[in-house]
Amino acid sequence: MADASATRMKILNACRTLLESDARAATRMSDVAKAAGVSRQAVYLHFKTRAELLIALTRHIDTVEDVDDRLAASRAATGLNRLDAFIDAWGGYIPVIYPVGRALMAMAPGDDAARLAWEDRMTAMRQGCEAAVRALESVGALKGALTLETGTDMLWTLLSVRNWEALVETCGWDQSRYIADMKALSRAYLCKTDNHG
Amino acid sequence: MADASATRMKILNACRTLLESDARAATRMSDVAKAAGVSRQAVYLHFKTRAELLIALTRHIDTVEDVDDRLAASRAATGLNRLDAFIDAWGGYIPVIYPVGRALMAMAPGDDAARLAWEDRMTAMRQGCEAAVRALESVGALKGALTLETGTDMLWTLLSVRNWEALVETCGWDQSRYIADMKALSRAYLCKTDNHG
DNA sequence: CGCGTCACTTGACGCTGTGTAAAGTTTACA
DNA sequence: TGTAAACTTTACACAGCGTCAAGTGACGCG
Repeated sequence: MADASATRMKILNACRTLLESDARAATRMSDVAKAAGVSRQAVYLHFKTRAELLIALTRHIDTVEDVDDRLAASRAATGLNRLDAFIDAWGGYIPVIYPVGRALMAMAPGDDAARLAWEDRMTAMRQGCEAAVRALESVGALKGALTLETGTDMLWTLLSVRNWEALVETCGWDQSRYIADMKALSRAYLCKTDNHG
Repeated sequence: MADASATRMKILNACRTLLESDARAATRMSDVAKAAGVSRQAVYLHFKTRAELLIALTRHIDTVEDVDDRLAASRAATGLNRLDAFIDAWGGYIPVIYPVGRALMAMAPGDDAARLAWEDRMTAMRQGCEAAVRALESVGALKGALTLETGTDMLWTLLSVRNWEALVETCGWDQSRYIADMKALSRAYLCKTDNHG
């Protein structure tokens, strides 16, 4: 899989830096090339399309930032704790992938590759939601009116990147506030009221 | 303000129809022209830019669909009822503006006019959220840990078009289920627990 | 009746950004 | 010395937005 040639890394890092700094700028292929100190064609030599570059960047970030380690803790937890652990893990990871995610989401409506890649990630995230809801169910903490599926649908929606964006980026919430309130909100929706913390 | 010439109306209606049918298509200016049975230039004669066309379309829909009437009921309600009434009104309006909203949101990252227009609408919607939270506060039903602002932030986030999109479009929820669960969710987050039911 | 005006059409063009193609340069290595 | 891989340079095709200028047709008005 994806090799680690020096140029490739320069491009990925430059792209990441651009996406993280110029939050509201476009980040064109030529910008990436310039920032990486490389010709525009060199970028196309390593990544066939802009979508492919962004997708490769998400994977690169996953590796560098150890997504797997972050999610390991949540997989170990059970019952009510699993929900909190998952929100800590995923909610804490959102700010890390947000800059690329934003770019990917922006091009998703017009680019199938970008859309599919982002959908894949969101589907993977949904697994975590489902596991958390299942953990509630298994200790009898899931609200009677909810099925595994509807509970997962809502948790998945609540923990979307767009909601993080709305609260943290737009409304200016602290990350810690976001995490705490998402835990409370999810629990209020998913759990039987007699199981409140 | 916006006149009502026959051609202008043909264009607006054609644009609306396209956005509502070809959910996943691009809807270019030339498509709109073709659908309206008019030359591409005629479209530019009435709307300087694509963003302006979409913005005019939102206003046109507002008029045709009587947003004001829809929101009147919610403004009359007080206390806990105001929250439900607002969710009924706004939540019921989302499916109506969604097709245009989607197009506007898609172009927002790269087009200031589109972004500002959409932000304006969302700010207006926020007023409704704030009024609902204030109504709770005024009858002492607002959870102790919440301020008017943070409560509004969260309600505004929960009722975002993107959340409706996630639940109804992506997960396939019934509109009525969406409304019911949003009421429950908002209440669970905003209201003191002894005020349930 | 003829004239002008307004709404619209026609066809061409410029711009930006993506992606492609082809030929040239550098470096490394045999 | 030769050659292969990585990169550069220049040029081009294409989509979609937006602009421009000249042309057409219908309508009202003197």
